Amino acid sequence: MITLNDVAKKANVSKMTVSRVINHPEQVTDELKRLVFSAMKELNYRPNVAAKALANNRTQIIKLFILEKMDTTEPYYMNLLMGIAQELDKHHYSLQLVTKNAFDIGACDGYIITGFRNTDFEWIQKLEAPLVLFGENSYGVDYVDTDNQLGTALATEHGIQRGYEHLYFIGIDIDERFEFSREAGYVNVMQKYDKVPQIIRFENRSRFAAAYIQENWAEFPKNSLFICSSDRLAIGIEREILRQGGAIPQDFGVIGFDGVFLDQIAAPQLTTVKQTIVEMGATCTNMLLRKIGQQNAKQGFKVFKPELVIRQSTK
Amino acid sequence: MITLNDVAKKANVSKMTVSRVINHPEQVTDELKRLVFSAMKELNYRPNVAAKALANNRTQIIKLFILEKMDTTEPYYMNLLMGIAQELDKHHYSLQLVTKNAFDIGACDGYIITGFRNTDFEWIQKLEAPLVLFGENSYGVDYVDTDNQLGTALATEHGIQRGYEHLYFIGIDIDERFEFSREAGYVNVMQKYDKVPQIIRFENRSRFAAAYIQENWAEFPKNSLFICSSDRLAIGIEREILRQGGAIPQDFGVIGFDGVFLDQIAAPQLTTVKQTIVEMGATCTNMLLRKIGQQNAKQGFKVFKPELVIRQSTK
DNA sequence: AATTCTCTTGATACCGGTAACAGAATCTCT
DNA sequence: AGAGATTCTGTTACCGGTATCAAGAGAATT
Repeated sequence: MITLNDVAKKANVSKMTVSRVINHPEQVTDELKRLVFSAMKELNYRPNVAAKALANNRTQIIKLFILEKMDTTEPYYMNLLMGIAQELDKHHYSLQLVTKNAFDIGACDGYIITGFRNTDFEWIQKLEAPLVLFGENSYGVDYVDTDNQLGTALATEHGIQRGYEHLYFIGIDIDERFEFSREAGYVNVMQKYDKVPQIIRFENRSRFAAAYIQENWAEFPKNSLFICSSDRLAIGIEREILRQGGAIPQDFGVIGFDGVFLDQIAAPQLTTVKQTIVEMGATCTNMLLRKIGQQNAKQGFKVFKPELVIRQSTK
Repeated sequence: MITLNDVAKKANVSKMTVSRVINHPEQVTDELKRLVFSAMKELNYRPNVAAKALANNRTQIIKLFILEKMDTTEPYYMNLLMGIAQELDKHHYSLQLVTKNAFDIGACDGYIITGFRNTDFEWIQKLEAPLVLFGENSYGVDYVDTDNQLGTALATEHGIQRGYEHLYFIGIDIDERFEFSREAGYVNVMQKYDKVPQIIRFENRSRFAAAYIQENWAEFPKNSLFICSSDRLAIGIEREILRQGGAIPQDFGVIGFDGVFLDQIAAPQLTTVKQTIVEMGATCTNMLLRKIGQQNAKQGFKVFKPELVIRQSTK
């Protein structure tokens, strides 16, 4: 293994100089920097993460908490994870995944928490390392999120522009902010056009949404649009409309939310509010690393604008 | 932060003794062990992973390579990851996720590799740390896998027992061992009953499978069963049969493979060959950690028996 | 020209563990 | 009882980095 010392000898400097070239390059003359860099390249030097961690009183570990009651196998999380993991790798950090099952709590340099709910606030405050939430919150904790309200507003506007007359909102029956925001986006646009909002909520399972359509099929006039709070619900709606013989998208439209994986499984392919989750995961990671570098300084929030991807489930 | 030294003082011993209590308890008298343990508990001692790693010339990092050309957002991988991550946490290891995008290659103590193909063998051999494959291989590399052949054999047997006369295999058009094994399981059972195997292959997308059914609908007699190499394909088959007005499960049966997430999305719910991926991930991790502890000694392989979960897509 | 200041580099100690060796205490055996 | 073997515990050095302080060179100030 190549160490700082090896590089230092090769470049005829002290290892302290090499360390400086890496961490405080502005303190070293260009001449030496060049020497050191070429020595590093020649020897293919890789810093020893453990040594660095020890010296800095760090761990180089970030923990990701997935607190949701929801299904952790949702493709959503995998995308988030990819975004986070890739960014961590770049900065020589590694990852520990924590779910409600295993709550060991070894040390770490920071936390990313997703699925945060109000009741979690108390114990989260006790965490000693910097943390960033993935998902909005009203406690002033730094976060990254999608503009949920904008997402459903886009969807609703689009539905109205395309001439759907009856717009229903199919929500997730869960007490979380993202859901309120999505409903609000829908409600606002409905009111703007003097329409009466109609919201129905289910557990996030395609079957429940499908069952609802089946039971109430007679009540849905033609030219209805179902704006859903997840692609998973949208899939159920779509499936049952087809089974009842409804024509998608002419007589009935469906719009999903997420755009991660299920939108591709659906047929006809779903018009959906797409979140760039991988990118958001990366941003979240960067925010956290910056926060670590700045003694836990406040970072504020970053909200991503979702995009309405128009496919075959709306006219 | 509580260190070994703090514990040592509290227990009136040297820190070496504390270290031994943790790593070589057989070398310490019971008397002292008790003292040290109670001191550790009282101070809530947590070992410093970085220091341990540095002293042992380790990293406490395991890398997970996902090499598949296939969609990394498949829920499949998330389950694998959960299994691996939970087990790593228990042993104070952390994780780095490596995909073909980011190939940084910092040091680590071991590798878990999934999506291995024959062409990968060469560079995999050059890896210096112990490795375990997730998925069978013929190079003698340690691995964990599902008994793929058994899985499709179970499915095929079940189909025949339930009286389906025409059994088709819908495979994934990919040059990997798991696919050959799945096809072999089907073929063997077909031959056992003097039936002629019929295999069609597609890229692993529900749409392609659906399109195939649509185009050839006239050719499928009633009482046909479609045994699929993935739930994703099965969903496409199911969807199109329904659209054509076929009766599931009376006239047409569908069996999927994986049992991770999509089987729940399908309607009617899929009969599927279920793999216990979380558990397999945990096993894989343990195999790797044991291998690391035993100077890279050969561990052989562990094959998990899949289970046929019977639901509503077969009679 | 002497003093002070700035800039750059090096020597040292330390982060929190562990292996290897050394020393003390106990046990065995003649 | 004394020599040697056996247990058990402590001392020391080291893993590969980084912060801190000290020292030397050169520039700026008086």
